[in-house]
Amino acid sequence: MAAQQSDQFKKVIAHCKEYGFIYQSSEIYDNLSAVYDYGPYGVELKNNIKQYWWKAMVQMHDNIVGLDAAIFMHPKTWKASGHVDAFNDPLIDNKDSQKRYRADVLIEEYMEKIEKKIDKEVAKAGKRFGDAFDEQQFRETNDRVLRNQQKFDEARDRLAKAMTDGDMEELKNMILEYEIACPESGSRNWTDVRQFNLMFSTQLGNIAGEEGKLYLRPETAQGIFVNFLNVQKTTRQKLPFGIAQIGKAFRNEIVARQFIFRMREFEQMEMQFFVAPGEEMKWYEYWKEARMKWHKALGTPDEKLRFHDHDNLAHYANAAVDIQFDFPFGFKELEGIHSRTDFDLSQHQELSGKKMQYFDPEKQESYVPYVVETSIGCDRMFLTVMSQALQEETVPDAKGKDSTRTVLKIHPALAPIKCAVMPLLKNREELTSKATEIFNDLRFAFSCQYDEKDAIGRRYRRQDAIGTPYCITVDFDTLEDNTVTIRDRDTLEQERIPIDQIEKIVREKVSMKQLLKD
RNA sequence: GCGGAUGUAGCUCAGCUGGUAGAGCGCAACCUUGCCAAGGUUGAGGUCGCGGGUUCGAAUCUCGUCAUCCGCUCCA
Repeated sequence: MAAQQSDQFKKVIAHCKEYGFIYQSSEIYDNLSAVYDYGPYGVELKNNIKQYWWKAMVQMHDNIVGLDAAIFMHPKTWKASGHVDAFNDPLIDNKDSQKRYRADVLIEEYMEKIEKKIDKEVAKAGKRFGDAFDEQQFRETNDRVLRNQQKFDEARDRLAKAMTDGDMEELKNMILEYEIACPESGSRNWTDVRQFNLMFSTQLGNIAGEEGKLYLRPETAQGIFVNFLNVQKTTRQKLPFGIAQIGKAFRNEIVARQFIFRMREFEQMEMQFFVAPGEEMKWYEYWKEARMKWHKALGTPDEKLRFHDHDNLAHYANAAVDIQFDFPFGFKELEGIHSRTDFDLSQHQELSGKKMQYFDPEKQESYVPYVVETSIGCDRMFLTVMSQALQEETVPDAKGKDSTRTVLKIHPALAPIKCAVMPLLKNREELTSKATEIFNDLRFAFSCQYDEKDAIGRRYRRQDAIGTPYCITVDFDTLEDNTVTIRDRDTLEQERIPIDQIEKIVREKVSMKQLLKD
């Protein structure tokens, strides 16, 4: 991370706080770790981001519909989705290197080593015996191979049992018995194995116990999957079709940092697209392109965005790609596009005993659809917008000298405040009353602000700092000919326009239409 | 969670070896001001992150705790 980029990140965080975009949660109680509140301008910007997504995904597609599922779901949901198992990481620390590892991964690596030993032995024997070599027979009879194979099998069985039983002590014992050393320090000075469950739990009813245990959803997708048939039937959708949802999700991250990039409570904007088996890769490619286009429409330069293929796929996916953004701390995942196969629906079908199938009228058969998912972090999108928007410029001041201008160059369609109305001077009643009149009319159309305090230049700069794209100024000419000046945030240029044209002109400039048109 | 650094006004910080808090900017009111962070006057704001301990006395020393930042791990 370059020092300059790090500076930019600090500036973004400070700006968010100072101008009412984002505050840390529970600040008066010394904050709650990795939880943030959106302030007055933050909530406007976030709502606009959500609206842009919803418009693009739901309202502009005939075959995508919306959903708002509850945060609480039946506990079996998370068994089916694999989160109960996959989100339980047994972790162990090496006291000397102070590195943290997943205990099960350490044991798996140990097993791999044994496997390699066996393969080496077999390869060696193969060379020795030449064409007459019978690998099967060698593996079944060679002493050294058999001994290693036995070790391997034992480790595999013990690991499997310990993982299903959640037996942390056994994992620790295995690491000690197998004399597994820290890859970094070579030391065998380990802490105990501790379980970290990434799901938050609470209980249903007021009696604590396993039966009533509920989880706060770690992803919004499952609310869509369990409602798949409800939505399909009530909206008479045919494959392919999608269900979109914006909502909160919760993960008890071990380390949650980097401002709103990784939070314990966060908001996802997800769309699950249901397709016929065999067509998933076609749609996977389609959504890859469509989602990238959505990002670029905001004016994000090409070099700030890239695709990044997943090296190891999650338990539910057969293809997965990230859209990464060049955050001030480097390229990081902003959105994921996953081909989730029929994993989720099949799992739910199995655990619930209810059919999760679609009857295809053309093929005259029923099947479990495949799913292609697009999933974007709303808060990360917010950070994306903020971190490119915040700029410092050198512009001439009233005396023609250089001064620094802090400006948020947010796309007008996303800007929290679309337009500010201000009288040139505040001690002239004829100016303030005219400006107030214009403001009171415009506020019906957009989020507007009225400001008469301080010098006009300062007021412009204040609007720059919160990203307001247009400022309307009422001056003495206004009283003569009913025109005002409209100032552009980015070019600083002013244009004279008639009062009755303000709404039309601003509306056009802040519309999402330009973002969504081809 | 582990290791390191940090925590004083809304913000950025000063406060030396312990003697009970300041600056700049910002904010509020009034005056002034004919277009890009102008000027003047007045004013509000801090039990120095929180809780113990040492001391006649702690923002300053010590322990604990909470939080933030930087590394390790994970992910939207």
